[in-house]
Amino acid sequence: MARTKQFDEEVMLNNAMLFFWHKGYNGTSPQEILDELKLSRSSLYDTYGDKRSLFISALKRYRSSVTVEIIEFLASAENIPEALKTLFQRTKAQCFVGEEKRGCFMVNSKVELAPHDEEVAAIVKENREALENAFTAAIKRGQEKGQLSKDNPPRSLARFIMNNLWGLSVHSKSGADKKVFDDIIRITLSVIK
Amino acid sequence: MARTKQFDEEVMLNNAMLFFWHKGYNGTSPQEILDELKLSRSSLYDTYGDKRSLFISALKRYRSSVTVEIIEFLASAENIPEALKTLFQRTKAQCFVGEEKRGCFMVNSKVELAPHDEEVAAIVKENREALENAFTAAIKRGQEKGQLSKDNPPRSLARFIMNNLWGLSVHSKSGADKKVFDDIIRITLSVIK
DNA sequence: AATATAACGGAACTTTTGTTCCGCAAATAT
DNA sequence: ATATTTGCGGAACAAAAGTTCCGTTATATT
Repeated sequence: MARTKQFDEEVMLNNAMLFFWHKGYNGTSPQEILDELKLSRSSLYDTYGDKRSLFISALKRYRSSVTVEIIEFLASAENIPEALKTLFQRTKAQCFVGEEKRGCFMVNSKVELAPHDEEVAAIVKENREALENAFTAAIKRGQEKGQLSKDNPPRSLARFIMNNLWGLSVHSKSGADKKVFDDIIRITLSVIK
Repeated sequence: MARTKQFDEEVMLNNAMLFFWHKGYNGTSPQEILDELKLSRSSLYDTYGDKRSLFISALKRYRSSVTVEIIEFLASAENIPEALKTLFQRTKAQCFVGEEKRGCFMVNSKVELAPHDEEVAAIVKENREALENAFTAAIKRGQEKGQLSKDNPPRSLARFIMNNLWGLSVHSKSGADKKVFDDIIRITLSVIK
């Protein structure tokens, strides 16, 4: 009955996310998105609504892919210290793509927008809580298995871990080299052991 | 010979800094600055140059006031664990002004701009290095005085401390309550003791 | 093959952004 | 008091941002 889209909606949303990740919300113009995605203006507006809607969709997509992946990884981990180490190494790697200091899309977005956009603030908050719960559960299991020290409550440790993961995102924007990351990761992990 | 300015250049720069802190660089228009500072367009452009120059001046001002204050505080501290605790408490307090999730101006700025603006990247990098050196020196003194554990090299600990301070800035944008801050601060400080 | 429906290309338009410019006003130094 | 210089108010403007609209094109269904 009707013409089909000449692009994959999910792929394009992912590309838009990468671009917002790269340049931020206010730093990105519709024209740049069109050029980057090689999409026509009307296709973009018909499919995703206005710029802000597109951004919100991108942020939700991050939540349902990257965040979900971390949560599932933690939920299925047997060796918790090992799993945490892996997450820190991955974060370190993903903070940089080539020479670009990209940090984390969720961190970038909340720093730029959370104080002024209630919807962003809500997504960001839910994301934080979901991650905190996932870390808490994993750390609790690790403590019960005797893999982690019981010096601190699981939830406190979860918050501490997340604080350091997010700190790395900021460090990646600060011109810090990889050795800085290694120092931080080593000391952070030594706390929970 | 000539008319005098009807405003205090430093006070206005400080107000501009607070506004950029509040709304970010790309989120702030010249018009908003004029309204906020109650300044005429020509006064603003004559005094500070264009918007970007004003922003750079604001960032440098932060460097030479807030950062310098921290460095001097660390340099003159006798009781290092106490001094670090004070810095964390201050950071916690300054992350919020009323209900606003303001974070840290340097952190906000680097997350938004460092990857795309070389001058910002340079300021941010120098700021990081200066702070790292100040923390390193203070921690070294603390270790020599027997106030701090020698389990880790001073510079590694300095990086770890800064990572947690910056992490708090991100946490303030995430809808975390004060209890989250307290957990993080308690565990972070327990590492160095 | 015809038809209905949605996608696409791009013109067009409104607002906002970021800046410059000009004429008048005010204060200082003589 | 006057001349000189700088500051100020605001008009004006070019460019970009953000969005809408419309005519054409393609395709899935009948």
